[in-house]
Amino acid sequence: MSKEFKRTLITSALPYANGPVHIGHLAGVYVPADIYARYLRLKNEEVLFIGGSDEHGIPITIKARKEGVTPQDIVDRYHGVIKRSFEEFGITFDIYSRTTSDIHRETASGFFRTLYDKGAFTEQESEQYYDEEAGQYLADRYITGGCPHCGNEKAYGDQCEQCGTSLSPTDLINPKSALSGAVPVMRKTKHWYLPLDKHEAWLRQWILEEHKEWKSNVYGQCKSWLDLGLQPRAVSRDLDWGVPVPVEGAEGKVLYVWFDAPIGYISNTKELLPDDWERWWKDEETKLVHFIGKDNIVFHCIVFPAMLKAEGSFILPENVPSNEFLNLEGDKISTSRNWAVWLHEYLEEFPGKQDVLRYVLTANAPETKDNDFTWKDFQARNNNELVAVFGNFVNRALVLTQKYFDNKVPAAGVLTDYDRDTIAEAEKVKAAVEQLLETYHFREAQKEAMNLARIGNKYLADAEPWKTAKTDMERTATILNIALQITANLSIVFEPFLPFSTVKLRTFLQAEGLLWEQLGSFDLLPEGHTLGKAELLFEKIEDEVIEQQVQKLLDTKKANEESEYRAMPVKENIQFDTFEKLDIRVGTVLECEKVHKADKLLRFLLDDGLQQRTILSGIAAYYPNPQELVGRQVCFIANLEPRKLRGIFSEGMILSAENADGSLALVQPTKEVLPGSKVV
RNA sequence: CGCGGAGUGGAGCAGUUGGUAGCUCGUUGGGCUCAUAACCCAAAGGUCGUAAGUUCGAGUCUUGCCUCCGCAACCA
Repeated sequence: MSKEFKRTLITSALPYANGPVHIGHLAGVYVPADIYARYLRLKNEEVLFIGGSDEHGIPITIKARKEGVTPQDIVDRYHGVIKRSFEEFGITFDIYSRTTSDIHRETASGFFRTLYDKGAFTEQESEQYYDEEAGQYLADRYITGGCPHCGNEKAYGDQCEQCGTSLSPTDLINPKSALSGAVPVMRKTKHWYLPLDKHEAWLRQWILEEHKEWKSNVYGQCKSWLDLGLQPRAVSRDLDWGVPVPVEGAEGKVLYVWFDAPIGYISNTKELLPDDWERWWKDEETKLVHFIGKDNIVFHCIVFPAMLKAEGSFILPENVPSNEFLNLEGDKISTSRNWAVWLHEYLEEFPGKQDVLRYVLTANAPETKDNDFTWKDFQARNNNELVAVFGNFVNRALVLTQKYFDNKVPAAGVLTDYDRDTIAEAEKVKAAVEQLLETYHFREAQKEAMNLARIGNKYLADAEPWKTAKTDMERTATILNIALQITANLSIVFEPFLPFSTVKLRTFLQAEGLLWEQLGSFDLLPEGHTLGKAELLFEKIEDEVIEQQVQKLLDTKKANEESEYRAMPVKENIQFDTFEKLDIRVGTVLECEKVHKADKLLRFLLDDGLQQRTILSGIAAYYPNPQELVGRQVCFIANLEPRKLRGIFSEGMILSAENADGSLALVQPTKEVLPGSKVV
């Protein structure tokens, strides 16, 4: 556990190149990984930080098909956007490459071949749907058909998006190929499997016994998998987009992306250091750390290590710090729903404010559970913490120095006990931040760094140099010397977290080349040293800016929903007498309440002109105060066979209109009519 | 009863091996005026989701239940 390492290899999950990067990716993976990398570099340790785009896999082919372009077009576009935005945001990858590079294809292919030759795979034949018109096997997502549960006609082979149940393609009623519309046929196909079950014993020992220090979410997830028993996993797929399986008789088959992608870490290292990469991957003195999000835990803790072990010459990760997810304004971040703050847009709309986002994402990082990003919190943390505590302290120290000492660092004279106490407090920060960073507690580490600015503010408030300046310039000089040394310390301790601001701060101080080891020193700025021109380190963010962002979010969401919305195609014509069979009526709501223990259901009691009837309707989410519906009139189907839901008989169906976002609105007559009136 | 994570003052979070519940923001009162109405001090505010158990003692261990999130189904 407390092995001595000579160098650290940091990898961060490869973002999938079917969309730009958003704040969830940043908070979960890239910001903490970058903090860690910067910290180690600042300590002059040997470190490599690897990133890259994951560019293979079915979702990319689906997106390409949808847009009528090639998969290569898609990945070129997003790889470019992602790479640029990372650079501008200050994520300091030593290399940011991609899994469509030649070197990756060779590496992944070679890796597969090595395992194949060692007999590390098993082969299995299985039956899969095949589209004879398109001439290819169909991924689950490419098959549509009827959902056996809710009757939705457009369920996918992996999931019905209407009722949410998970499906297997063979569950679908009347399956159709999404490519050609043809009826797919079952055809045999052969695939290679990584027999994880054979690796279970050593994985169990390695994780459960030797890595008890892993975060609880990571450890727990792994334990769960191991306890359930590992299954062989297919490492190939029938697809034309990816790294071809390098084996005879494997035409039309590519490496499954989960096999392909982590090898990207290796190939990108190779690309960067063609002659020296093995030192980073095959030497026991290298500390390998994977930064990932929680959805990737099993791949990085179980599957990839199994691959590395099977290959034989690679080291295993020392830790896999994984974060939970970040939500946005109370809702899950979603690329397809456009519910996200996109990095490339943030950079445009908040120029020069990279550090604000870095700070907020770290302060609110989902380290132990899912957290929520809100623009209001973003503003508050900027204004109350970065501006008021950090920026303000720096400004106070610099302005006072300008005012009393002509912008030159004054000499420290005799120290009082209080001075010594303050210095001692400040010195403690280094060890505290180090301890936290080395155990991947980035949120706490940043808070501890901020504590140094708080120490500074308190020191100024207590020492009151503006008062001593009236009577005792020597004392004033000492106070400001200490205050300035604290600002110099701040420029070190915040460098991993706020790289842009610390550069700025050092130009204010005219101090370059400070190292982590100097943190805690009080002779960073020599006496008589002339300071640079002081500006504001952080600026307040006004309410309007925040409101704009919130509005933008709401607008894009709405626009997205509306553009996505297509009125359903009209169903087949029916005869008038078929319509006549339906008995639609108007009823007046007598009672309306939520059904106990059912999220979606409301129980209505209607006056239907003849008697009272109970109808259940799944619209609870859209009518949070069901009481308000009492007295309103609704339309309902009166002669629908009663059906028991949640133990209650529902005698009919209340009519609602479904909006683009899936929300439901009750249909009611525009004028009040007598209960029981027919709808014709 | 598929599995994992989480549920701590108004909000967001810490709480390492069980020993009087902390931090940031917000609120209220006071102080200061060098500073981006920023800073400093103080106070109020929590039966640590719930029920039971182990223990001299539990937020921390055990069990049941409730709620939220995720995984299995490649969105970090």
